[in-house]
Amino acid sequence: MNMSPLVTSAVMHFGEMGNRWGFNRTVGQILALIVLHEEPLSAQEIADALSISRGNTSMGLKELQSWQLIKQHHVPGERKEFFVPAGTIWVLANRVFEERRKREIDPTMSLLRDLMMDTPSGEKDIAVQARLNEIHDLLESVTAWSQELQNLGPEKLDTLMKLGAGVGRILELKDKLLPAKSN
Amino acid sequence: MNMSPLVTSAVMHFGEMGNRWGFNRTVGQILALIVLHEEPLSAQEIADALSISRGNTSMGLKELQSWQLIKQHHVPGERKEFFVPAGTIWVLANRVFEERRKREIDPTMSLLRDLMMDTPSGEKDIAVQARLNEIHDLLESVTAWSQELQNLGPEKLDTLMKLGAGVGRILELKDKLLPAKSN
DNA sequence: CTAAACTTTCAGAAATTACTGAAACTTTAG
DNA sequence: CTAAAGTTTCAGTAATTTCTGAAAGTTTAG
Repeated sequence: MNMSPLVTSAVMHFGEMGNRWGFNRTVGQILALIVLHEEPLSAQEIADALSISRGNTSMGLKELQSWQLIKQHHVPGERKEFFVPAGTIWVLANRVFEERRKREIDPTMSLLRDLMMDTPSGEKDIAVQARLNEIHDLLESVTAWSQELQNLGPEKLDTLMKLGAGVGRILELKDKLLPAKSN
Repeated sequence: MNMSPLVTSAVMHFGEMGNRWGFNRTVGQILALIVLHEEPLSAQEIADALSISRGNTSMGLKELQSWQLIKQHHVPGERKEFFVPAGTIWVLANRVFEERRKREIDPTMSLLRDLMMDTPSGEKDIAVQARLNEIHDLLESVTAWSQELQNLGPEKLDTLMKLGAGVGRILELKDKLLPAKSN
């Protein structure tokens, strides 16, 4: 399995970006390869194409499965396992978002809640707790919003996008049009 | 400058989360300390409070300034520099978002654009380019959206939030109410 | 200009994270 | 059951990232 120059460029880039996206180089490369290669790939083919050890490949595949970005694909006559993307690009992007939220936001929200319950040990701590509360609320808003967008799906997101700077306007409009609605 | 247990917990946590958020432990700790401590802090005070070397502190402060998360604050009679947050929590959150976009999305968008211009070296590359295009468009949507939200400001974001699952509905409503509007 | 107060830089050390490859494990065909 | 085909684990090594502290640099008071 030799990669075309096009695929090689993309795979290398996703590898370099890997750590910024929450996984390591190898994992990024494997993901790119599986997504761009339409045929299902075996672990051995992946290891060969990327010139990485079989063990590392196994680790990478395991991690990608834990992120639910790839899934196994059983080919009838074959003994070995093959791998394919777990869904459309949109689905994959959502999974990455969600997984990162779990790792980057949720633990902090949880801690902030705990700290806000603690008895402040002095004057200053009251101000500190107010700040912590502010951070908590902001994270909560952002989280809720990203989930909202995920539920919309790609087409509606696109429509909404085309509103451009009009979102604020729609918002005002809504206040006038639906004054009685509670949600 | 000794930190209360409350502040210590928060600072330690932000340190641990640091690498997930795009900077290292020390940088995370320094940021938390500056944000939670209402009085301006000197580099030496920060180094002492966190028990880190003066050099490391200097690096960290430099990086936080490059992210525009803190700014220098000159105290009249004093010779040394003090540091304070560069704005409200909302402003800081936006800066982090934007900086991460620059590091995590922009380079990929740029590469994808380039690869889509390349002459495909075979049948399969045409399909690959279609995929790359799909990824590009998705990233573009998400980027544009996050910028949109940043422009809204925290209060409107909150109002929008309260719509909850109603955003989709408003969208439909808008189609009926503003059919002639082009944007 | 000089000295004191303070900051930054950077080479090397320490800590962390990723990768290899051999051994252990699992599954299935016969 | 056994052997073959395949996968996973993990101890040790390699690569990368972060931190320290001493030396070099900068600024200002006098």
